Amino acid sequence: MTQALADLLYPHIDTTPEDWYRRYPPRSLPEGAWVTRFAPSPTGFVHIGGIFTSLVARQLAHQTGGVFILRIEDTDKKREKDGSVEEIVRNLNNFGLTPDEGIVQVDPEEREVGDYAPYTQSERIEIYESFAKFLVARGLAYPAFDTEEELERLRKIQEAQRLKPGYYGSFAKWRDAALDAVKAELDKGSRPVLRIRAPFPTEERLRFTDGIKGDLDLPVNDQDTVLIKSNRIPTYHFAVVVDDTLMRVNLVIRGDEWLPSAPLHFQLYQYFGLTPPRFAHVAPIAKMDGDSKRKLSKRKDPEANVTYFHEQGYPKEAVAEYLLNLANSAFYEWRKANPTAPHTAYQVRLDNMGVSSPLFDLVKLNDVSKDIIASYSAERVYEEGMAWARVHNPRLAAILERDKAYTLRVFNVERTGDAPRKDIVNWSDIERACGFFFDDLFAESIAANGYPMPEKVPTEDIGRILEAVIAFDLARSKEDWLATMRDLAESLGYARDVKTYKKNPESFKGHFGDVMMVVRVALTGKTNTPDLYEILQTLGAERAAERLRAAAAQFASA
RNA sequence: GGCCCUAUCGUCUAGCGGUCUAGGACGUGGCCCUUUCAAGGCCAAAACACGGGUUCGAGUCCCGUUAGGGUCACCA
Repeated sequence: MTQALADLLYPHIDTTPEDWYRRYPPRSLPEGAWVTRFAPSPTGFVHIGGIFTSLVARQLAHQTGGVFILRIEDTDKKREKDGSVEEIVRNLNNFGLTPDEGIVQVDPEEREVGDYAPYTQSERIEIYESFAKFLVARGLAYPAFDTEEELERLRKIQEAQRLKPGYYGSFAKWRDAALDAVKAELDKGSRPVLRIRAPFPTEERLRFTDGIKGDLDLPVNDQDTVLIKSNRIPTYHFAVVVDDTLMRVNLVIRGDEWLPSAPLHFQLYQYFGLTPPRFAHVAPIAKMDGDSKRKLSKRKDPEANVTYFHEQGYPKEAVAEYLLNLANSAFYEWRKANPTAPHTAYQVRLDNMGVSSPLFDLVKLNDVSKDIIASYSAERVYEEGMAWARVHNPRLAAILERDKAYTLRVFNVERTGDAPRKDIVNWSDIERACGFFFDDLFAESIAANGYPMPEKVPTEDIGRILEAVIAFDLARSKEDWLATMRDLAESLGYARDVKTYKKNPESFKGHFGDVMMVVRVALTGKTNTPDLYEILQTLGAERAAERLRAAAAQFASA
């Protein structure tokens, strides 16, 4: 009877799961190797959570000698967007998460790699139907012809009677339909969905240990969930079990929104007589929305989309290290102990991952990013900064490119030595941090904001201070310059140093720092900048003098 | 509403019955250093949701309350 139904539904299928198990044999990998995957659907948007789970999944695979796969779950044709797959691949590559297997490249020539192909679900229909036929033949799945309206009506009834919604037990109209009834519908041209035959009622529990959440105790699935839609495309639940099995994935790392459907997945493994893989359900990254916490939303939160980080110009290491920090707080300790090791050398531990949603913290990301950029050479800052600026700030790119040697000198200011300056947050921050070195940007800033001179320094002092700097020969040493400036400060009635000033604040107009601030503002238009002597050297005598004169003129006339 | 998960400084967390007068990081404040801004050093404020148990002893185990979160589609 059930075999007849199977043949009726899938007359064209003559393969069995066994055939596919042979076609996709177990992998020969070292003991304890994890085979993991990222399996997004191509909806035109890569969520930061996807990068987070991929990072963990890839790291875990690599540190055990396993494989990280990218599989495309395009089972919802309605939501699919053109170019999404390329977008996913590109983003993965951008964050250094290139898969070992599956869809690995945008280039169509070398797009797909691996012996477990195809890696796109819409190309695997025959496989799913073999597995479907297997279930039908054993009475573990059945066709159902309910229309959308009928299902809607069912929902209403259940709601009114305060019953659990769904297709189950006596509500499952097609559960035990006669073969003739199925045939009749088929002859009418109706296309059925395939539903799993779940036990109902059942008090049974499913117990398993999640890699992150620990011991779990869930009710066994009693819903006759749709396995294959009427358009012959499987639902996620069915496809994921079949694919993970055939691709020999042994560690499923996914968002914890899947936890409630895990019992259905376990049920499928059981129906196929398979040992389920290990699961690890990751809590989603959240943010505060008013008083409540919620998952980062693609509609409301720009930072939910990974392209945001790219557009802002965060180096990929910065995002990766921030996420690694979120995954394992011990990463910080490791980083301190191994300041120069690549983050990929860190051994991620699943059982150290948090079980509840962490809040996304941009301030912390910025801190991580500043550290990372501070560790780069001027050349690297130039290259990566230029790569970003060419796309996102062409005007800045043109300015930086105009005199590469000069730009490199700019990026090298306070970059050498034990404590490199940490002032660039990301590539889009270059303009704010270093813009004043470039005449166009400097002129703009002065035009817009003027000179934010310290108020305690009178105008007549400003002229004298600036003249002294113009007169100073830049070939002389930093010590000479500081000594000269100190003498000047003193002669104008300012304390030689902060200490002297603090001892006797009333007897000075201010201290050396205030005098230097005048120079800083004249030279840069800003109150916070790197070392002044280095700035003078970088700008060069001519350009520096020009700026100092312009400022002096401004305050002389005032 | 049913089911499930979670609950330590503002944030990320360490903690797996005594070593917790609860540790670290980011952030915040102060001091030192300093030509400025960073960095760095030192210091400070800052948390075990609540109520019951169990125990000689509970942040750690159990129960409840409360509060968050997730999920209940022919979407993933």
